[in-house]
Amino acid sequence: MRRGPGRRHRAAGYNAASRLPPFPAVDMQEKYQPQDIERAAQTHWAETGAHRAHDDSDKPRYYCLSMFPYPSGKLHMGHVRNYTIGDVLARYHAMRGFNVMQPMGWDAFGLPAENAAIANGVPPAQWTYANIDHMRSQLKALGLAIDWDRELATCTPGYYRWEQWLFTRLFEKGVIYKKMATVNWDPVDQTVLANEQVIDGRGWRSGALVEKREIPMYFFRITQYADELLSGLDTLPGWPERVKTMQANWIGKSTGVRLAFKVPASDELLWVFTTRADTLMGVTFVAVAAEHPLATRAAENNPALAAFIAECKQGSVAEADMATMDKKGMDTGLKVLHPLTGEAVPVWVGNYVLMSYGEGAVMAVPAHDERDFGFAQKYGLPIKQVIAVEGEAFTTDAWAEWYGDKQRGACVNSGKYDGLGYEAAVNAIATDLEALGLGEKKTQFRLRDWGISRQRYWGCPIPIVHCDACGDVPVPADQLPVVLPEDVVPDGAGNPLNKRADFVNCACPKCGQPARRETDTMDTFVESSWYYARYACPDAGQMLDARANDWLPVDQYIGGIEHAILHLLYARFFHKLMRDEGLVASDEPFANLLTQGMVIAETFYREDASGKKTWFNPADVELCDGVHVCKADSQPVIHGGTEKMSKSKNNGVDPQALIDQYGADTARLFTMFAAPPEQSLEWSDAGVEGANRFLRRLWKTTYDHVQGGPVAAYAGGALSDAAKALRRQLHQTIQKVADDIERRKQFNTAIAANMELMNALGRLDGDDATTRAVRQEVLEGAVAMLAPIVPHISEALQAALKPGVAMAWPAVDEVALVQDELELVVQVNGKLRGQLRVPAAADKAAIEALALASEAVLKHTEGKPPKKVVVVPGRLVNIVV
RNA sequence: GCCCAGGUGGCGGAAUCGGUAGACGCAGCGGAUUCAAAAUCCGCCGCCGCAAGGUGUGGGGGUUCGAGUCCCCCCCUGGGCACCA
Repeated sequence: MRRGPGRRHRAAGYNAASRLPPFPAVDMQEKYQPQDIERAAQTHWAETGAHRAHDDSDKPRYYCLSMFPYPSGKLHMGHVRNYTIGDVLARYHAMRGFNVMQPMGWDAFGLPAENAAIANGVPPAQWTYANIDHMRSQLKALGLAIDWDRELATCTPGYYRWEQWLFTRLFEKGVIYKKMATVNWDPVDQTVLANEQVIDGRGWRSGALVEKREIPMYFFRITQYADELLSGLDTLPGWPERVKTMQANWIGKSTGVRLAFKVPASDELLWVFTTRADTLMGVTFVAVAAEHPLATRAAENNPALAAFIAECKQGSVAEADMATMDKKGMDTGLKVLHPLTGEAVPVWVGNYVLMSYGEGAVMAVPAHDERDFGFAQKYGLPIKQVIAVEGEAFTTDAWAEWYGDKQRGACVNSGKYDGLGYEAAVNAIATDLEALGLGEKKTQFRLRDWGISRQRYWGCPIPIVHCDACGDVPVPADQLPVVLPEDVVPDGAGNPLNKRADFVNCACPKCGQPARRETDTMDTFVESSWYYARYACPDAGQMLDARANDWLPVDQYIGGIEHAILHLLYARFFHKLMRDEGLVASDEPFANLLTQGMVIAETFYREDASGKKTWFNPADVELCDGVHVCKADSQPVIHGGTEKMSKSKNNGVDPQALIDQYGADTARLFTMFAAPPEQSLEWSDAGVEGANRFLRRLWKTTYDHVQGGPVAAYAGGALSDAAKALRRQLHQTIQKVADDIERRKQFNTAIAANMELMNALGRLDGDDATTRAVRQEVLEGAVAMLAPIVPHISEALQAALKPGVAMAWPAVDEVALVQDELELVVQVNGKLRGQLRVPAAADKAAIEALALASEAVLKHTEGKPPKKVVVVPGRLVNIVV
């Protein structure tokens, strides 16, 4: 675990008394009544400030952060899962003596508020604040150990003013710049659409065919940090490998060659980037994006080409759409000259070539690139083999895997480069190109700069003023924040801020002349890129103060795997921006990351004539004679697959009914028991009964025990074999549960181990003092081990078992763990044939002898001598005959 | 299309470093208790087989004394793909 300088101890092994004040002792009722217990416990925590994080404390710190929610209206099971995972870790560390900070806030800007406004005519601000109030009360009902004093909402000027302040600093520094970018344009609604709002190439409300349109936008120069974002992944051992892999692939560092084709009868050069310069002699055409200047020029007196280019500009800008559409192209009639051979090469326009990636042009080598191969086949373009692999035959009829294999091949049909392998060929060709001034080796990233301008109302205003004389002028710090008016109701036709004269009209901060305020707002990923730091100092009169460094980096960050790339990459990038501004001292924001698997649920919809879909909540759908129908009107609905719970697909399952019926502890226990955190979970409430049953049994067992009068936990003395075995199980369980929570982050097995422990306790008979002392020890241990998961009932049970004593994590008694005998498995030829009890101290030879003499072995070897005997200490013996 | 995960009984899942597959729980079945039911308690519960035993972790192949776990190929499901958050 990475630590700031000298401020913290290692998490493992640190075991001090809990900071939680004891719950007042009350008369224990026979029946488990979660509502009363939970209300009392939550009141007690609030009154004693039990979950407050202390900025000045000698204890080691533990900053436990769950990704803050978008206030969509009500909690769904994905939230419950996410926040319970964080709460288990927070409470566990509090029990182990850490000064824990677990804050909560609201990712409050975003598209759904505007959609709700369009649907209901309610201003996004009003809708958002009402949702926050409701969801806050739901979170409180879950009994999370949150320090509510640090709560923040990103849509408040007190928060976003600092984002605007940093924006102006970065703009002046050149980290933020302006350029043209492509967006989805709805020609009917006259508005920019999010990718989510484009369905099958049409606008979600108008049904109009979407067009690509170029507009000016502000960009963060994230590519300047590409190398550091990549190498920084190696400094994050506490991150899941899969997330690091995804980020590395996203950044996509590749080394290749940037090279140019000459445009005849001009000084112009057509640049391309390729990682396969070794195949340069196999180029049979060049493909450029529809927006490429060369294409534009060729279309000037070529109506067919102009029409094709117009067609390319239809459809969404989403990469998934670009990559799955039919590959189409058209000859421009232009030729460019091959940099090495001088041969004329035709230039095509391809709808799959992206202007925003690389040079907006690619060299095509159909023989050795699968996409080019398909394209050449379709349009009858030549395919020229320039790589050969021994023993493999090349044919232009069908693509074969090896055509694109750069490891095995060598150049052919490539003149002086024949016989060279991949690396040698790339080097030789790059050297020759360099000598001609037509190319050089280059490192390229797949990562593109981060465009943050949004043509939307409900977001953080971009603090720029447009002045005819002075250009784009950042708003000076003393004029911040640029406050977003909150009494606006968007209507779906463009950004309503454009119509607000009181917002738009202003004076230029530089020359004082009338000027126009920028009406674009920022991508909401900007707010979520630094909130984790603001929690440390939510009341600071600046963006961040020294407290941010005391708490950062976050010790444990928890959130859905769907954020593996975008949010987590942007937050890492923003942290480095803040570091370079002197606001934070660390390089990375999150030391340890737990990526929660999605809670998924079925989706159901109906489609109207225009193709518009209406989504139905699974709770309102039932299965009738094998057909899914809406309960309200008994008419069929279409099953849309199983997807992550979301507002847009209306498949969120509200936990409220669960909490009302069984209490928060049952909801928490059930959610943690259903599956390990990292695994995706298809929602079903089958089994809730079982979780509740376990809590009732735990309650009843404790009740029966305390009725016998107070007794101290076992501290020594002679024990029956049964009591000794139970104590061994208790202390094994303590070890296991600590490991499950701390290292494995797998709570379902921690719960199962406690269930087994309680089952074993139920089998221990006797009412003598020693037996009761062991029972007390086991109950104290189980209650403490379960406390992070089911905190309310644990508080009440602890108060009954040990009145007036604060809960602490139980210590492992090493002596109780010692075993005299072990049971081994006996296999013959790898098949299980019996068990064998051996002294714990027996060596391999002794075990082998015992095994060979055992009945099971004699029976299954049929007297044949063993060829080989494998002894795995503590595990098994395998006899091979 | 590309990148990343996952697939184990009727169901959720366990098996942590290649070593007893199915812990724990749900559902189901049988029994106790009850006038009856709920609740509770006890027992059974992968598949085939009377049994001995065989077989079994999405499908196919491989490595190994031994594979759910490692390697190769394929299928299916989920997440992401830069304006959902």
